Order: sequence, then structure tokens, then C-alpha cells
Amino acid sequence: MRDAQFLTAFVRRARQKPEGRHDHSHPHHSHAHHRHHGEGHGHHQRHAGAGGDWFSGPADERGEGGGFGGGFGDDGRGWTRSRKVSADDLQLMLLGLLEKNPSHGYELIKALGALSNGFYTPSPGMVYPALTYLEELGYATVEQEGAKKRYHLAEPGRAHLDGNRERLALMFNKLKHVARKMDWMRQAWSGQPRTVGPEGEDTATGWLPEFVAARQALKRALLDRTDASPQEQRRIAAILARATAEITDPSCS
DNA sequence: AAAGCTTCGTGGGATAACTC
DNA sequence: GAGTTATCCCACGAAGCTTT
Repeated sequence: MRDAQFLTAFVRRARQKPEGRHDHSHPHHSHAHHRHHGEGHGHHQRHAGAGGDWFSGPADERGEGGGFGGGFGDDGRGWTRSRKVSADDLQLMLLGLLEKNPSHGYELIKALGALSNGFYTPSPGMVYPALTYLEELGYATVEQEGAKKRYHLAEPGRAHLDGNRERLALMFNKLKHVARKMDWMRQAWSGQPRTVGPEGEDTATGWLPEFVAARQALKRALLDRTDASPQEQRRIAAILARATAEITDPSCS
């Protein structure tokens, strides 16, 4: 069931234009709603905390640094309307974007949509309250430009970013990964034959067939060991730790 | 009494319609 | 294009009801 929901959501997004869907609707939530952003919990605990979001994974996997223990489909909830990014993570990404370029809310929405190739286009109902909250925290300052508000990263916001660089990098990498998957899905749905580059890589994703196959084999192998004994789990964990070290630092191989 | 099922209330996210 | 208001849709959990 979850797989079906995931596929439905992914396909729906993949079929959309990369620019996203916020062409003419510009909703916003009430200030009361924004309070929920600020508190970051309350009802969020049920969604992002207990269940986790697809970005952050289940709560018990997030652990230190709010890392991305999980990934697609790890949340155990539906994919169609569920939260993809927790309020905290969205705020962090907004700060990350503001660091590169002071922007309007609308520009930030488009930027996130572009980064993920249309998969993650947060609604204005998420972004505007989040920006207001960042302003209240002092993490961002607002420059009024007529009817528009241009948000700038403030020093406290930069300090917050500095304390969460690793987590932010992981989130942006995840967005890039999703963007490539979106390309892959769009190509599949268009019925176009795959095109390959000089190294044999898929031109849509940049991935080599052996890279994709190895990743799938790993996922399958782990799924097959879902009932592994504690000893077996330790053996697998050690293997994965070695592999992770080698991947992140090729010089240690 | 326990287990299973159904119903209902709650709250968050998305979106339509609108103004500026 | 940017921002606001109102509303809809959905997932989830709690409570109540039914069955065993």
C-alpha cells in the first residue's frame, strides 16, 4: 500500500512540469497557523515527530544532528498530502537559500522547486509563515520593497546555519537526488528511449547502469535481512560502516 | 473482557479566489 | 508577481460500538 502511494505521488509529480504548480495561486495561512511553525511541534509531533517525514526519516532514525536517517517512503504515512519536510528543516533550507541570495518568498518557493525538479515545491502556506517566524527569531531581516518583502540572512541566522551545515548539505543533496529521479521518471513516462553519455551514463540522471544496479542490489540484500539476528545485524552494520567510510573518503580504501 | 471495527473530531497542508 | 483569506482534503488518534 505504501509503495502504491509512493508511486502515485512520484508519478503525479513526475508528470508535472518542472516549474511546479504555483502558477496562479498564492495562499497564505493565518498568523495563528504560523504559530504552529514557530513552535514546530504540537500537531507536528504526530506527523514529523512520531512518523517522521520523507526527508528526515523516522524519528528514531534521525538521531544526532537531525540527520537523514531515512529517505523516500520511510515515513509510514501516505505520500499524497503528507509533509515532506519538517518545519525545522524547511526553515534551515530557507536560511541556506537566503545566504546565497536575499529573496522574496515567491522566489524561495521557486528555488526549492527548481532544486528538486518540481518534486518539492513547498506551498506558500508553508513558506510565508516560516519566513515570518525566521524574522521573529531574528534569523532573517526584511527589506520592504513596496508590497514585496525581501528577506536577508541575519547574523543569528548565519550562526544557526553554521551549527547545521552538515544537515543542510544533506538536505540539498537529497533534493538534487530527487531531481534526478524526477528526470528519470519523466523520461520513462514520455516513452523516450534512454540516451547514454560517453561513459555509458544515463544522460537524464548521470548514473551508470552498474551504479544503479549496485544500489538496487544493496537495497534488496538489506530487505532480505530484515529479520536478521542480532549477530547478523552487527555483521551487516560493520560492513556498511566500512563501505560508508570508503565512499565518503576514497583515500582510505 | 478482549479484540476488532467504525465513526468522528482535530489539525496541517494544499489550493481557489481574491486584492494590491 | 507577492501576499491574504477561506475552504477543502486528508491522515491520524480517540472514543464508541459490535462481535467473539
